[in-house]
Amino acid sequence: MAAESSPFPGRRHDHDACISEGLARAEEICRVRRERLTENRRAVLELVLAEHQPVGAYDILERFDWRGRRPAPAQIYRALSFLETLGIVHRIASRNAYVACSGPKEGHGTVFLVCTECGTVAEPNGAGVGRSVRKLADDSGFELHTHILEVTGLCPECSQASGV
Amino acid sequence: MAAESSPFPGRRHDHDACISEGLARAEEICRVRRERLTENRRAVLELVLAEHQPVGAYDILERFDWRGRRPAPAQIYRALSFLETLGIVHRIASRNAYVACSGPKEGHGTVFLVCTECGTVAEPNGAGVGRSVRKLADDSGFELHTHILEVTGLCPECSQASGV
DNA sequence: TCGCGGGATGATACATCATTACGTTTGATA
DNA sequence: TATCAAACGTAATGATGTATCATCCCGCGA
Repeated sequence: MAAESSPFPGRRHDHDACISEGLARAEEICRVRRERLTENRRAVLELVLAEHQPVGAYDILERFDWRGRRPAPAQIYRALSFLETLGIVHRIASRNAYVACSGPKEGHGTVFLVCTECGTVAEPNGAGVGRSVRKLADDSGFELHTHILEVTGLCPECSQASGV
Repeated sequence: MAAESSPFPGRRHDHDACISEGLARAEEICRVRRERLTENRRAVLELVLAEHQPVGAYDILERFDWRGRRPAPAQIYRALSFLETLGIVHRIASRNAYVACSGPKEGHGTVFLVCTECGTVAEPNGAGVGRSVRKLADDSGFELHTHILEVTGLCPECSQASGV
C-alpha cells in the first residue's frame, strides 16, 4: 500500500491542472451524453473547481462576474443541478454547499472527508464502505438506492499542525 | 441470526410505548448530566417522537400548540440543539429535518435508512459501517471525529408493496 | 427568606439557502 | 428557414436558520 496516495490534494499541488482536468472531464461527459456545457454551466463549474472546499451557491453568485452584471440565484442552482446529474459536482448537505468531484476514477463512491479546520473536502475510494452499506441494507431488508457518507475530522496536514 | 429484528418499527407497533420510552430516556439522561428537561424541550421532543419520519423545524412549529400561541423559530431550534447534544434527536441534513433517536442501545451509530416511499427512518446497528469508516480514515491519514451516513431506498414494507 | 447569578425564554428582526413562474432566446434538426 | 425543446433572464416568493436583547425562572448561598 506504499504507493496509495492520500485523497487530499496537498498544499502545493498543481491547482491549475485540477481546474483544467475538471473542465476537460466535463466536456468529455457532455460529449458522450450529448449534453451542452453552456457558458453559464461552465462558469459555475470553474468557480466550484477553484476550491477544494465546499462552496455555497451564493458564494458562487458573488464571485460570478458575468459581463458586469450578476446573475440570479436560479441561474446558479440550475447549473449546479445540471453538474450534479453529470456527477462532477456533489452537494454537501450538512453544509449547504457544493464541491467538484475530485477524480475521474470510478468507484470513488459518495464518501466525503471534510476537514473542520481548513474546510478541505476529499473523496476517498469508498468501495469498502459501500460493501458495508450493502450488507447493512440487506440485513435490514432495505432496498438500497443511494447513500452518502459525510465524515468530519482533521485532514493530514491540519492533524499534524494541531500537535501531532 | 433468526432473532435479529428489523430496525424498522413496523406498521402495528406500540407507538405510545415509543413515545414514553423516549421521554423516559431523555429524563434519565438529563438527570445524569444535570441538565433540565424544560417544558419547551419536552414538548419539542414529544413532537419529534410522534413520528418515525424526519420532521422539519417548521412542521414542529406548526404543531406546537403552546397555550394558544405559537412560539418563534428560535425556540424550536434551541430545543432541537439541546436534544441533539443529548443524542436523542438527530438531524437528517439531506432533508433539513429531525428524527428521534430510535433506541437506547449503544453502538447504533449514525446510520439512517430513509425510505423514499413512506419517509420512515430507521437507525440500524452501524458497527460494521463504523469499522469501514475508521479504516478509510486511517488509510487517508484523516483524524476522524464524527460521521453520518444517510441511505435512501425502500423499507421492507414499501419494497414488498412495490411489486416484490 | 432574600438576593444573586446563570441558564432558558419570548419576541422581533434579519440572514441564508432554494424554488417557482413565466416570457424570451438559442441551438439542433427536419 | 420553420419548428420545437432546452436553456436562459428576471422577479418574486418560499423555506430554513440566527442574532440580539430584555426578561424570567430556578438553584443556591448568605
